[in-house]
Parts: sequence; structure tokens; C-alpha cells
Amino acid sequence: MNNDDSTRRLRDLGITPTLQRVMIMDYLRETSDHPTVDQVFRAVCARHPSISRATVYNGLRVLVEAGAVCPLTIEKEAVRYDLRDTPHSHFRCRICHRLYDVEISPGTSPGRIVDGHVVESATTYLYGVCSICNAAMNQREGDCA
Amino acid sequence: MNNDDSTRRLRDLGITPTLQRVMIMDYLRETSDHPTVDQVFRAVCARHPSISRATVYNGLRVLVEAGAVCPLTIEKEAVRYDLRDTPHSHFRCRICHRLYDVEISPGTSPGRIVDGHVVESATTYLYGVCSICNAAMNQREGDCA
DNA sequence: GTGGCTGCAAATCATTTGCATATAC
DNA sequence: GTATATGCAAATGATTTGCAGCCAC
Repeated sequence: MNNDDSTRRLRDLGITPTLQRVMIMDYLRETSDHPTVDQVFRAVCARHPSISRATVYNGLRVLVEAGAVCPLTIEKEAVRYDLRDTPHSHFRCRICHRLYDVEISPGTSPGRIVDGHVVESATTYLYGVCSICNAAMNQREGDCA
Repeated sequence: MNNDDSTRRLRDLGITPTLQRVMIMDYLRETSDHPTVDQVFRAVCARHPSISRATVYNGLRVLVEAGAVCPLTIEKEAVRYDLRDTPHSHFRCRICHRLYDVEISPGTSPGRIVDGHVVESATTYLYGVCSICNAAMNQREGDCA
């Protein structure tokens, strides 16, 4: 997990590995979060303060177009980005708004044809209350008793 | 499918059936589309020009909170709204941007627990090229031959 | 050297908010 | 009559765009 590695990955994707794009790729690889554009911007900005938000938007768009990164529209507030490796689904907690990876297949997969439509990608979003928030709620119930 | 029916539905949901909300419900019931807030606004505006966008946002939020309507975040451009009846998935065409209902189960369902998280709702989004756009592309290929 | 990329600032677009007025019951 | 909802206009926040200067190759 070093810059050279990110540089190579970008080159393999046919993307010009500019300093900014390498830093974006580095950050996506070292975080297990599903960062928003703003989070990517802040992280990269810490190391390279002169970067512009527009460059982060641009870099992420290029990565999505190359198929290296998956955009998540699981919430309307902002798009989140996920390094695409093995396909998986996502769970969003309506209390704390944390995002979790979960191992649930979307029921179909790229290449399949559904009702005559050619599926290129598929994703499943789950919504509810996460284990941490559930534990906190049970804790509070206990306090009341 | 008349106003009285929508009024009754709203009352059953515990929602004050104002003129504006009844018109929003009417429109959602008569369209098979998955309208954006803007589309709902334009449609209702045609019959009741004094309605405000804020009222449409408010009405839709109340319907979502009551569980009568399902918000779709299948695209980042805008939230779409779907009258919730039987659970189903959605397909979005990357060429024409049409939205289709498809019969694919999301792999899990409300009430289930996944990795310790309590699932309250689940949805699957498919992306690709729809049958209409595929036909058009094949047509064009034929022209070239 | 040159085309593509960055950084900036202004523009755009969906959505939210505050508040005075109007409506449902 | 009163709590709740509407309509307006201004604010907010994510994202896009235009353009002059800069960097990768």
C-alpha cells in the first residue's frame, strides 16, 4: 500500500497518474469507510492543501468511468465511493448513519438480462438500525428499568 | 381512482388530507412513472397553480414517514417516489434514463438481521441499457451494414 | 512542446428553513 | 378556536462549469 502501487494501478486503468489522482487512490485504498467527496477532499487536503474540490470530483469521476470505483447512492445527502473489489451490498443505519459492508448478493449480476434489459451493474441497499445503535438502545432500556 | 379514495387512504394513514396532499396522492396513483419532486410539482401545479414546491416536499416526506411511499435514490440527480405496494426492484437505463420496475427480490427482507443489523427495508437497483435502447442500437448497427 | 489536468470562482440545481397567513376539524 | 399546513423567499449544500495557468509524457 504505497504511492507507487497506486500509480501502477492508475496506469493499468489507462488513467494519467497525476499527483492528485494518486493521492485520491491512496486514500480510497487505506480507508475502509465509504467516503463522500467531502471526506476524500479533507483527507487529501491534509497532505496537499492546494488541491481543489473540483479536482477531487474530477478524479473520482474518472475512476468511476474506468470501473475502478463504485458510486453509492444509498443516501440522498451525498454520493459515497467504494473501491470495487468483490461485489457486496451495503447497510445504512438510520440512527448513526454509518455504512456497513454486508455479504448479500443483489439477486442478479452483470451480463444478465432482466425483462429484456441488459444489466451492467447491480447493488442492494439495506436500511435499518445497526448493531451498535441497537445495543445502545437496549442499554438505555435497561437503565430505565 | 378518485379524490375521495385518496382522501380515505390519507385518513387511514393518519395524515390530514389537505387539498394539496390529496392531489399529490392522486398523481402518484395515476402515474406508473417514478416521478421526481419536480414532476409531482409540475403535475399538481397544472391543476392547482398556487401550490408551492415546499408543500410538495412536505407532502412527500409525510407520505414516506407513514410508509405509504418509497423514496428511490437510484440516481444522484434527484430522489424519485414510488407508491409502495408489492416490493420490487428497479432498473435504470444509462442511455435514456428511464426507470423500470423489475421482479427481483433484494435477497433479504424487513425484519431480518444481517451481521447484527436489523433490516427495516431493502432495495435493489440495477443499471445498464434497457430493451428500447438496445433495440435502437441494433437498428443503427443494421443501418451501417 | 502540447494536450490533458488543476485550481479557482461563479453558476446551477435539489432541498431545507423561517415565518406570516390560511385551513382542517 | 387552535393546532397544523401552506406559500413564499431566502438560505444551504452538493455538484458542475468556464477558463487561465501548469504538469505529465
